[in-house]
Amino acid sequence: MAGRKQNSTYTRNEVCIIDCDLTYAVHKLGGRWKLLILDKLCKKKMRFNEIKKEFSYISERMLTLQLRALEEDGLIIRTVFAEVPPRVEYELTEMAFELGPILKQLSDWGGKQRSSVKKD
Amino acid sequence: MAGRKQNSTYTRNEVCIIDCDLTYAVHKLGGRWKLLILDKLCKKKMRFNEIKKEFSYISERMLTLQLRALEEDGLIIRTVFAEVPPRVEYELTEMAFELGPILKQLSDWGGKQRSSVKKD
DNA sequence: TATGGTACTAACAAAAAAGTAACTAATGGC
DNA sequence: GCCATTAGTTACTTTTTTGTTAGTACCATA
Repeated sequence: MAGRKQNSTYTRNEVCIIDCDLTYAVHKLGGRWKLLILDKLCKKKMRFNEIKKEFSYISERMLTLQLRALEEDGLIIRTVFAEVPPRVEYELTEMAFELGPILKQLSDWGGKQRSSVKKD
Repeated sequence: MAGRKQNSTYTRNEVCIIDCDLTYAVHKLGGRWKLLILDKLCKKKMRFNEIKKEFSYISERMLTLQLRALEEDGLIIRTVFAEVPPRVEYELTEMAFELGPILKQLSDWGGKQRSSVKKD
């Protein structure tokens, strides 16, 4: 998400793992709050503080980091209005909207998996 | 993946994040090597060293950890044969196979996303 | 002049995940 | 007795990720 060492095994492994489209995709969605943010933005465009209020425990730093990463990956668009106090709006891109149905299936699977694990 | 502190914000946040079936699911698949392992096991059951050879840079420790986590989450089955030297086989569960088509879509999306980001 | 609101940033600390290296048990073959 | 083999384990270090706290700019309003 931010500056990485270039020659750690961690990074070398990542390079070859990210080669796979699937792990690449999961990596892009893997930040702690990213999917939750995408889920909120699915319904409407929102301002920074609006998003923040949705998640009681997220820190401003984390929210900023996740939003920046999503923006960099072309999943959200950030629009700054030249007002005081500042107003910044976030909304999903087409690419992010396409993810919707896939995530729905994954979510359903998650529910199923969760209950099947609980049973044993 | 192993013993967590109970009262860190990290853990408190996780509790509420995991409440969502989607983030729960991604969490289960989020280990560095998990999806790659599942992908290999999709084709055939494999022994520990066989899997290891598929990934030049994975350490035995990491492979063990990821396999154990997958087993615990009901995604793979581990069968130990009482032989010397030991033989252990890993194979997917039904639950894991159901994931196949979803991951395929996610992978396609990943490919698309990757090329769209590269362009800019 | 002081205060408040928005959307952050910087410096730092804590926690988790991933990686390294050395070691283990059991037994068959030399 | 010594070595090789398989599937690990253990203790430790490194790297990344997440969280904490305090502070910023801008102007409007009290």
